[in-house]
Formats: sequence, structure tokens, C-alpha cells
Amino acid sequence: MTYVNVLTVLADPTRRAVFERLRSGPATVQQIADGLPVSRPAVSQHLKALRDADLVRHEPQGTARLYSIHTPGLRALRDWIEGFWDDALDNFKVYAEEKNEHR
Amino acid sequence: MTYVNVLTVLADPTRRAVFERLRSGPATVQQIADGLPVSRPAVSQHLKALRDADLVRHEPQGTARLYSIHTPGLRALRDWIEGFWDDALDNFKVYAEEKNEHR
DNA sequence: ACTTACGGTAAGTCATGACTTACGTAAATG
DNA sequence: CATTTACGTAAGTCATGACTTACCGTAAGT
Repeated sequence: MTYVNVLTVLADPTRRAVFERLRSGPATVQQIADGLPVSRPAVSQHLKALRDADLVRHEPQGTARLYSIHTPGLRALRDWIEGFWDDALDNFKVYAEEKNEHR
Repeated sequence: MTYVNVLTVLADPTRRAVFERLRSGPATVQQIADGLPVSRPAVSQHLKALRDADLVRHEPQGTARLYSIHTPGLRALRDWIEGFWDDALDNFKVYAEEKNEHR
């Protein structure tokens, strides 16, 4: 149920802002925090949540840590949507046919 | 920014359960509430949120209202993911090349 | 018309979680 | 080896939002 984590994690606005920041390329915690109206520890906490959801990853760079996008998170969410979409369309077709028979 | 609504709306577990219930076909508020451990008004509130996010729609059926999946919501989320994905991959390519030059 | 079934809305309660400050740790720099 | 820089974690505060009960409107059945 990793898509569940992705949904809950991406629901928060500032956490989504952190994620969107990495859309334009990797960045350190400081750099991310400088572009946002929250403290650096807050950013660290958000990054932890994003990591747990497989949405970002980090690699050490001196004393800093360079964060970047990680694909498995979004991939999981996308796959869930596809599956949902297919089911919904199928069942909608069945429903429409039943409705037609009833008139 | 309709994908924002979709994310925030689908983050709640019971609201997601309501949504998933409609995956297998249309249902009334009562039917949905009977399958969940919350009160009927709670379900009504969740359905309102899902409607505002274009995730479900309803049509009157006697005194009841038949709810079903509506595609624009999930479509908006899917499109956002696609765009994000493309940008992230492009910028990751740029970053990888820069990294290569530096050794 | 009266009653019953089905839903939406209001108001109030309570828990979750997002933020802050304070503190501890690890790597570079002098 | 002391200092600085960059992060992560802990503890405590506060607001958001999910739930409940109570109430009101509306359409069908008798």
C-alpha cells in the first residue's frame, strides 16, 4: 500500500512545495529551506516523510546532503490510478447497459 | 490547481474508502455508509468533498441519490504526475552530465 | 394529509499532525 | 583540536479537520 503513503505525504502544501522544489533539480536542505517560509528542521521532517514514501532520496556531499527526486513513489501512485481507472470504466459500462435494458 | 484538491481529498483514509467503494459500481449514501464504520452524515460530508474535487458525481433516484465515479478528478492528478515525471527525468539527466564532467 | 425513507447541513468535540525552539552529531576548515 | 557548517531528532504548542448528534428539507407510499 505504498500509494497510500504517497497520497498522505503529498497532501500537505509545504511538503508538496519541498517536493516541487526538487522538480527543477537536486538541492540541499538549506537551499530548500531558504526558498520556503518555514524553519530548516521543518524541512528536514518533511524530507523524512518524503523519503519514507519513496518520493525522494539523498546522497551525502561533505557535511551536506543532496536531495533529489526518486521515481518509485510517483510510479506507485500512477499505477494505482491506472488500475482504478480501468475498473471504474468497466463497471460504468456494465451500469450503463443495465440502465438501457430498464427502459 | 485541481490536482491539489484531489491530493488533499484522497489523503483521508475513510474518504478514500468511500471512493474505493464506488470503484465496483454506483451506490447510494446509505449503501456506502452501511459498509463503513462511520455515520451517514460523515459519509455525506466526504461525498461533498469528493464532488468538489471532481472525483464523483450524483444523480437523483427517487428520494435517494446515486453516486458514481467521475473521471476529471483522477485525470487531473494523472496529468500532473506525467508532467512532473518528464521534468524530473530531464533535470536528472542534466545533473548526471554535470556530475560526469566533474571527474 | 401523514408518515416513512433518504440526505444534506450546523454546531460542537477531540485527535492528528505541522510547526517552533533546543539540543546533539558528523564532517570540513583553520 | 577547536570551530564552523549542515543536518537530524525531541519535546511541546497550536490549528486543522474528521467525527458525532441534532435538525431540516424533500420525495414516495398509505
